[in-house]
Amino acid sequence: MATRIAEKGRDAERTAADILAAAQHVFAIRGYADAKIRDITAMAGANPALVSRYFGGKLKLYAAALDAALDARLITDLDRATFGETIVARFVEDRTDRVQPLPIMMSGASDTEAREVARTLLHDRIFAPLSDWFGGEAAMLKAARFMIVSTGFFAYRDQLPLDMFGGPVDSALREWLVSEFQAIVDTP
Amino acid sequence: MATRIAEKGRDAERTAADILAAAQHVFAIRGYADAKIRDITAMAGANPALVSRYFGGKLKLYAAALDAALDARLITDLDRATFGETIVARFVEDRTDRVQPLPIMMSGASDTEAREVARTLLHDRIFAPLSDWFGGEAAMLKAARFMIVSTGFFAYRDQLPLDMFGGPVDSALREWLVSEFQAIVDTP
DNA sequence: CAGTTAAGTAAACGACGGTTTACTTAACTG
DNA sequence: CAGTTAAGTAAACCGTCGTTTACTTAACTG
Repeated sequence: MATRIAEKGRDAERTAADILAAAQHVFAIRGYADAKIRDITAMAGANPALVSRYFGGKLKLYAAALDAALDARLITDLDRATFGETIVARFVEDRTDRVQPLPIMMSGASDTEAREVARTLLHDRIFAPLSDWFGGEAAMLKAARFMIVSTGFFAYRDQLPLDMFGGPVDSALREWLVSEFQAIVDTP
Repeated sequence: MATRIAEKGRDAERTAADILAAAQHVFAIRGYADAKIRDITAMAGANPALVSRYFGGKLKLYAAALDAALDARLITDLDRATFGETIVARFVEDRTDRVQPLPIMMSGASDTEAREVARTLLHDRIFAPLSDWFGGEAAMLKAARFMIVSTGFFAYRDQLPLDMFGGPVDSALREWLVSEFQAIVDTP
């Protein structure tokens, strides 16, 4: 959760990073509109005014949070033989503080301006590169399949939690997800 | 769109129905938080104050809109042999004014109170009955699979539109959806 | 240590939007 | 047609929340 460990001296860079990390969490589970600046900064142990100072406002903070979640790792280190397993491991067993980009994207749907930010980044940073990586005739369809399944999964894990998604993901569900993602790359 | 056809006399029932229909559309595509009472009533050709009078406020209007979208037709008329085709036909070729319940549900994720309303109705009116209908050992998993794919599809069709989802759904995507839903019932 | 600068804060501001209120008007009733 | 009631409206109200401002305080510099 990137909670402040010890009392820190005055460090703008560190404070901005704390705010960004808190923003990722709050945006991801509460939605853009319901994510209050005061909540985010409280979680980061910072002052609300600093959002405007360091990021230029809520919308820019959202864009920064999304951008940071979209690190370059998405496509690299992907192997076609173990695609499904790799993806699912990243989705459900990532024990780092990393916040998944897709829930943050969906969260932007609750605001007209944030939606445009999300749409653009979604296309440029996930859909297009993924489509390129799949390649071939059905590349776009494969990318769409990936997005549909991933987004549906996160929707019920993070946003509208259903009982069976809580805690450690049910093993049968996990198995299905693996085969589902693997089937995408295995499709001719 | 349930647009007012002709000038109507004063008819509270009709006005309430118009507001409800407009609410379904606006909630579905804009999200609960971004759906303004003034927008909804403008679309219905009604006065904003009537939402409080007829429905008891925005949250209650949301609950009513969701409830109305969840008609009883969900499970009835489903045949295991043609499950996939039937579902997809309902999702993408429904030319009635009917608004799909799932986008309205997802829309509730952008507000703390609306989320609870959505979660409860989602479970009681879709997940549980569907799980019952599937039956057997893996009933819950099957219901989860159905929800994941449906929700992902609507997310990109209605909320964060990607290029390939716009207009008439791409035929390859449609075909995949059919096989995906059919595979759920065909799984032992 | 005095002086300067950057970091951080508290409080106020202002817009937005759901709701309430006081009022107007259409429809019905006898 | 007079009188009553329900439907509808315009405007004001008020809480919330992002943002701005004026201020305080910590850290560094010579």
